Amino acid sequence: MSTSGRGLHGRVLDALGPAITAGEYPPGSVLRTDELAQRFDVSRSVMREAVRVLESMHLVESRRRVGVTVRPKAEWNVYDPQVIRWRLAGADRPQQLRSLTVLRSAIEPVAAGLAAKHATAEQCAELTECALGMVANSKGHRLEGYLLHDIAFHRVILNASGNEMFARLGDVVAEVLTGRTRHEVMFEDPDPAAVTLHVRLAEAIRAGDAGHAEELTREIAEGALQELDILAP
Amino acid sequence: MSTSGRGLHGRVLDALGPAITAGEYPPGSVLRTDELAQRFDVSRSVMREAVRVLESMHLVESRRRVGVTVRPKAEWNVYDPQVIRWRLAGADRPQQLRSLTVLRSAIEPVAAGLAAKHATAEQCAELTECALGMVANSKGHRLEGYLLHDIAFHRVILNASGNEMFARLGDVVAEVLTGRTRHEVMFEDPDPAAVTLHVRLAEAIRAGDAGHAEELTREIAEGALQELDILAP
DNA sequence: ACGCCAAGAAAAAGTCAGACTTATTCATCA
DNA sequence: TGATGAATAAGTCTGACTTTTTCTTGGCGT
Repeated sequence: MSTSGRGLHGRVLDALGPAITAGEYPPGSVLRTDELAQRFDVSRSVMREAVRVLESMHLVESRRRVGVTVRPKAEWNVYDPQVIRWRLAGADRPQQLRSLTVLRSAIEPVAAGLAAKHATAEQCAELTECALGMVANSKGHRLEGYLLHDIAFHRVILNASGNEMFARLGDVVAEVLTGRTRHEVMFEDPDPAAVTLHVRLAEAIRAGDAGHAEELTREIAEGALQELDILAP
Repeated sequence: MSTSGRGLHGRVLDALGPAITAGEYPPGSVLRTDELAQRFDVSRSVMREAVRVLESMHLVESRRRVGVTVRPKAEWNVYDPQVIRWRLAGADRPQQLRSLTVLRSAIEPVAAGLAAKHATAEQCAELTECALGMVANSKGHRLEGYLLHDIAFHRVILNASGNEMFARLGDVVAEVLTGRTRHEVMFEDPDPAAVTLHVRLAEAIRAGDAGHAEELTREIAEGALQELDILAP
């Protein structure tokens, strides 16, 4: 699933990226390309390419005669899927999960409202199918199947919104949902109320009722937020 | 203002990035590193670094024995500030402006609601100051001063929301507002109703009234969306 | 003795050129 | 049809050189 398994520079990134985002090198830390190249046992060319990528993510800044300095967290490109993945895998996973869920609570209701207006017949069918899949997997510890349909459900809505910025959040939502199921405490079956809301949401979108779709999505988001408060108050 | 004026690879990016995002090389196009290096008169090392950055933005994909292929627009990292800047400067500027405004309409109301709860006294003061600045520059074609205060106003709210993902949208909002003032038809003074809404919003946040702040921001966003519909229906 | 500015030295990134490796695709032939 | 091999373009490494920025040092005036 990791994008950057390819090539030597990818492996360096897979080591350096998580280390930086985890705060292993605090902001202001200075790294030197040559030293890093030695440490990771790669040539300077490869290391330079890796540094360039980190620089494009605003994780570091490279300056002559100084070295590669780690930038403060506030300047990172936190919407970069790679950065999100690194942070979700590291120390500030809780904070990342929280801020992403708040982001979802802002985006998804609006996206659902737009989807109600723009969704094609095919998308509506897919949506209903996903909702049914969620229902079918909602009992008896079938978390894996439930998760897959949940992800697909939200992805279809984001795509159907017709807004490219919303659509690109599909992967982020997938990461959040996966993380919640796999790493957090999630031994019990999903909340029946949430399942019902998804079914009704699919119906509202099919009916073209934007206001209702928006409201239902707000309730779903509210549930996700409360879930977070329960886990880490 | 452009981030990547630094270094040779930055200049290559400033040429290649806009070209790709503008659709000059349609998705599926194949470029070769060597050829590009010749065209831009740089060494392969430099060109490789540039390609790596484009790859990390998911604008292109580099494969052995094939070359550097342009990825479909749906896969681009459209939240990357650099990509946003390139697209705003290029051909699909209208679409980009539209989707960003819709994004704002989703994010900012929620951010304002959170800001009402979390804003510090200092942030409230700054907010009021910005609102006053907008009022002071709302008459007599003082667009430049109005714009600056408008940008600062929204940035303070996003920061005060306490959500890092929201905070990072400050630059995006700045780009949108700047773009609207400078490039679109904006000869007249700003809408008096919008100015009033900003003043009331600052007051609502200072009073800690989350619901009111959210509602007022929705009205502001609604105005921005209608403005777009008027310009390009 | 103290502070200040200019000239030079040092350090690390930036750039380049060339040789070599490796994976992938395509064409050929059994 | 399926295996073999040739072609190709990215990937990697090395070493030398350039450029920019920072630190040091020394000279000067007050």
